[in-house]
Amino acid sequence: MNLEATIQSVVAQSVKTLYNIDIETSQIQIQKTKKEFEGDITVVLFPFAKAARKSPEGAGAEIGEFIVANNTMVSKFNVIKGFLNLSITPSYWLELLNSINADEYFGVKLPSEDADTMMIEYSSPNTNKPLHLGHIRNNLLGFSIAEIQKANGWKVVKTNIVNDRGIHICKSMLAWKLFGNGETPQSSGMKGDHLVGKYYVVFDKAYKAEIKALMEKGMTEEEAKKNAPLILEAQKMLLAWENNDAEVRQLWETMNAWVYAGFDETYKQMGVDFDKIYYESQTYLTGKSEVERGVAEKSFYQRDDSSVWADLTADGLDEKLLLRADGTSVYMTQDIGTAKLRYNDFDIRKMVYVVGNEQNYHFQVLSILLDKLGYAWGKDLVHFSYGMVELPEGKMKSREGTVVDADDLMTEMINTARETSMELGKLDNCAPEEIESIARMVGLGALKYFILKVDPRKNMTFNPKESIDFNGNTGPFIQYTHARIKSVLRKAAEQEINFDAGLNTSLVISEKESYLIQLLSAFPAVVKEAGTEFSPALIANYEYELVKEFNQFYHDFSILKEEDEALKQFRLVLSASVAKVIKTGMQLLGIEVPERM
RNA sequence: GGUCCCGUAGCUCAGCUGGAUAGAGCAACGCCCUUCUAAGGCGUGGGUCAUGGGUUCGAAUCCCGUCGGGAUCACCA
Repeated sequence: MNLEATIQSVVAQSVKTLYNIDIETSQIQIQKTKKEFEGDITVVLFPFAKAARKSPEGAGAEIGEFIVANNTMVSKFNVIKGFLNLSITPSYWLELLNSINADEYFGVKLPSEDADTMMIEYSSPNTNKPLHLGHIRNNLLGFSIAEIQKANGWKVVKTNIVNDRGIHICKSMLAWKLFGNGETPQSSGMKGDHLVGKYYVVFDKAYKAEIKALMEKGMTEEEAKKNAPLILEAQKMLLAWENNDAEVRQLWETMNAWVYAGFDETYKQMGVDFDKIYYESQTYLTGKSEVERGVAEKSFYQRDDSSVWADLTADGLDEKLLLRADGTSVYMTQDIGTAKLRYNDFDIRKMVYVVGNEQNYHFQVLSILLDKLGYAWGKDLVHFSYGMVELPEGKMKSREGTVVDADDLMTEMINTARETSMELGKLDNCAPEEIESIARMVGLGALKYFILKVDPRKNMTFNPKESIDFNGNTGPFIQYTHARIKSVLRKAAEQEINFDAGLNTSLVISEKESYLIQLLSAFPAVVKEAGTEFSPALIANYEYELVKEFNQFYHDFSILKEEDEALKQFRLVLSASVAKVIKTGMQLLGIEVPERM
């Protein structure tokens, strides 16, 4: 039982004995005592002072006295306004620290065979262009959520649905065919995804020029968009693809292979991975047949032009297209097929889609459609919706060239980390490989932490300059603290100080120290809450608070020069425990922590 | 127009299952490297928590209205 629950039940019993009132233990409000008051933990008295027909101060004094007299873990108390501040005995804190120190997997549940399976879909790229800043937020959130759910005892399957077919790919293919002169990643030296992306832009430019020309001839913009030769050609290509045209399929496979090689590099650099990848080219047919089943069962209906629709007006939504008049499938059709395959492949208890908030409506509809098709799990799907990433100048717009490329950004972060280390002379005695590895951990740590510390629901502003700042509430600050603790522990080992035996619980410790232990002991609860809330930000902000607190402590004490052996041991154990929690927490965010930096 | 999300310091963000004087970082200014890593610590200034009501002993937090910003309501994915 953790400290909070223990105090709750102690207070409930006191109130029962003193006033003969029954209170739900969960109704007793407990909080950490604010720094400006004496004590460790605070009970809010208002709720039951009234029931006891006492003033909050009077009830607080009586309860405080009773607890101190009857419970050995509380040494003293004070009452200020309606708050009862309790001081916990050092021996309790020391026992707590001993147990944290002894638990190698503190805060994390180990996987068990009979755990339920949660599938988490994230990334979900289109194969017509490279990954950008928006994908980075997606990938980092998806990976971190997977780690957090594992730590909460779920069996997690990370999955990616690659959008490898559709009109967007055909645009790149067509442009390459018309203007590419046989260019390949090998011949151009470009990363495959960047090369294909280049032709997507080429298409867009040429298409725009055609639209402009047609409008000058008197067409409306809408007509021009529909009748430009390039778009007609691309649509023809999509149809040819669906009809298994050998040449189109061949080109499609070649260009997608380039893109996958490029994506693999990006994912590897980012440190994310997947257990199972689905391709829409392999799932859309299932989607089609599911939609046809829906028509047969009268869940959906077919119009005169033979397009298929779902009528969702009963659910307060509009009508939704599921198959075009030419029989080709749309985004929604594919997601239906993918969902079916996934549930066939895995025993999924919970399905989570990490997809941007611009698709809130899509997932609302998907949930209803799956339900209409008779899938019990349709209603329960979770759309983990996150906000857009904006730049200080505004939104990213590919047309205006303000898209931040994922590969470029990661390289820049790593370079900056390396330069900063060099300037500070931090890594003067390190081998080149070690410098590289640390620069990578720190640069990517800065990027990941910068993005994950923000509440996912909110749109966030990404300032490239600020993200590279390594001061303040940043990943490197946390990594740095870890590295310094490790340095102290290395030196302790050199001096052959053994501090693993467990602590003498009669030590006297300061309030700052007991506060640190209290923070540490809160870690499992934070992990649990991050799991139910799907919130990496919760972990990130906890880590910062812990590290900030520890840094003040670190500044005040010279651990290895402490003469009192017992105190030295205690501070080493405390430091080691902080380092362990830092590391575990950062792992849940997908951030590596270096041993030195 | 309908639906959903957001609005906290000059900037970027915490805090939101209601609790004590609303917190960090950046930016500005002033201190601290003969002291285990200064990517650090300490200090000063900076706020009508968009706004108006309501509920409550108590509201940044819950409810309603208003204003401002964003998303979506596609035979794009």
